[in-house]
Amino acid sequence: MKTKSKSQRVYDYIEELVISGEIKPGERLPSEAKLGEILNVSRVSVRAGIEKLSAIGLVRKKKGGGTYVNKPASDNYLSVFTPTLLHNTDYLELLEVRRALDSLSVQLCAKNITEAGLRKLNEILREMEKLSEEDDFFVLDKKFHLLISKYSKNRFLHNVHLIIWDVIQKALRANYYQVTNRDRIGEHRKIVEAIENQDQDLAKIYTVRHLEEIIDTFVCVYNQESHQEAIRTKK
Amino acid sequence: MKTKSKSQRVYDYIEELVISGEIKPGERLPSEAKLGEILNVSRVSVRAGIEKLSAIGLVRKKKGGGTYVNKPASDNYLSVFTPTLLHNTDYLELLEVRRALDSLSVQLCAKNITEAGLRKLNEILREMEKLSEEDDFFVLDKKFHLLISKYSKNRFLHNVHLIIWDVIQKALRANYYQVTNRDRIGEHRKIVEAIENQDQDLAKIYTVRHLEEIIDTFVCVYNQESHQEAIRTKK
DNA sequence: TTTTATAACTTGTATTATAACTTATTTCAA
DNA sequence: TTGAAATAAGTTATAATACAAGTTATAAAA
Repeated sequence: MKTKSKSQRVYDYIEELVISGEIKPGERLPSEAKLGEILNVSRVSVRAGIEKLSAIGLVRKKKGGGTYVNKPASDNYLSVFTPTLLHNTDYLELLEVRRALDSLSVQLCAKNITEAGLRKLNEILREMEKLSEEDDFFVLDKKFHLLISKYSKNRFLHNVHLIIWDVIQKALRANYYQVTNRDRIGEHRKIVEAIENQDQDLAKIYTVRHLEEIIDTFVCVYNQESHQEAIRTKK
Repeated sequence: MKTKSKSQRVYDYIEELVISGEIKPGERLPSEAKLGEILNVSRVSVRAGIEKLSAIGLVRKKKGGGTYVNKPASDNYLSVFTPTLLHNTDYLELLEVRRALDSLSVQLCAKNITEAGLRKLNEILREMEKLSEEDDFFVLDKKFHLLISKYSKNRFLHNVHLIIWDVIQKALRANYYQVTNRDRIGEHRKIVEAIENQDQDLAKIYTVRHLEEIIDTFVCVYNQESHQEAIRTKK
C-alpha cells in the first residue's frame, strides 16, 4: 500500500470541497494556515497542494488576498496543456486535427454568427490587407480563426481551439517550423463570404481547402529543409 | 508593468528547457538547489514552480531521486486536470466535437491499423457481449474508442481524445448525465468490420452514425429529465 | 567480478521569520 | 451622520535552516 503524500492529501481535500460544491466558484478557500491546522500538516505542504490546483486552473491565488475557486470558462483553463502537447506534436498531425475541427466550427459559425461578429471578421480582413510583416500576420490569423470558433457557440470546441492555437504559437516561437503565408488573405475572404451567406456547406469547403493549402505549403517547406539537411550531412 | 513571480520564472525557465529540447523526455532536471542557484531564488520558489509543472504532467518527481521530464502520453498526465473542465462542459457540445474527431481518427485508423490492433478490437467486442453491468460497459467503450484513436497514428489527435474521455468519465461519476447504452455493440461491430476491410469511408459513415445515435439518446433522456424537473417544480 | 556497505545527493516536510499585498476596522474631520 | 484617511489584522510570497526519507554513485570487501 502506497501512502499518499501530504501535499496530495491537501490537493484531494480541496478538490473534494470544490467538486462537492461546498465551496463554490468565486468563493474563498480557508487560509493556508487554517488548512494546515485542519489537515494537521505544515504550511509548506498546504502550499504545495494548492500550487498544483492553481496550475490546473481550479483555484486562483491572490497575493495578500487569499485563494479563490475559479469560475469555469476562464480563458487560461486549457493553456496548461500546451507544454505537454507541444513537445510531442508533429505539426502535420496538428494540422490534420485542425482540418477536422475548423470544418465543424465554421459550419456552426455560419449558422450562429451575428452582425457584430461579421463586422469583426471583416475588420480583421482589412487589417490583414494592410500588413507587410509576417509576424503580425500570425496574430491576425489566430484572431480570425478563434473568432470563428467562438461564434460556433460550442464552448468545448472553442476551448480545444484555444489549446491548438496556443500550441501553434509556441511552436512558432520555438522555430519548430517555418511559415510562408503567401496569399492566405484571399482564402480567408472566401470563408467570410460563405459565412455571410450562411452557407454552411460552402464555408466548410473553403475551410478544408484553406487547411489543405496550409498543409501543402508546410510539407513543401519541410521537404526542402530535410533535403538541405541531407546535403549538409553529406559534406 | 506587472512583474512575474519568482515561481513563475522557474516555471517558464524549465518549460523553455523542455520545449527547446535542451532536456528531453526521460532526462533529469537539475536539482532544486542548483535551479535556485541558477535563477537566484530560494528553494521554496523553485519547488513552487516545479509543483505546477508536475501538476500539468510535464515533469515527474521522485522523492530522493530527482525530477524527470515526462514522456508524453503517459496515461495519467491528463487526469489531474479534468475537474476544471467538467462543470463548464455541456455534454452535447462535447459529443459534437467527438463526432468530428472520431470521424477523423477512424479514417486514419482504417488506414494504419495492424493485425495486433484488429485482434485487440475484436477482443473488446467479445468482452462487451459477455457483459451485463452498465458500468463495466463504459470501461470497454472508452477502451474501444481510444484504441481506434491510438491506431490513427496521430499522437496529437490521440491526446485530445484522452482529454475528452477523461472528461466523460468524470462527468459520469458526477452523475451529470445518465447513459442508456442499449445496443451499441452492433454499431461497434460494424465499425470494426469496416476497419478490417480498410474501408475508410464506410468506417467514417458508421462512426458518424454511432455518434448520432448517442446524441439522440442523450437528447431524449435529457428532455425527459427536464420535463420531470418541470413537473417537480410545479408541485 | 559480484556483493555489500557507505557516502553523497535529492526530494518531502517542518519551523521560523519577514516582505508585500489585501481587507476590515477604527479614527478623525467636515 | 458621513466620508476619507490611517491603522490593524489577515493572507500569500519568499527566504533560510534543519532534518527525514528515499535514491544513486562510490568504495570496500568477499
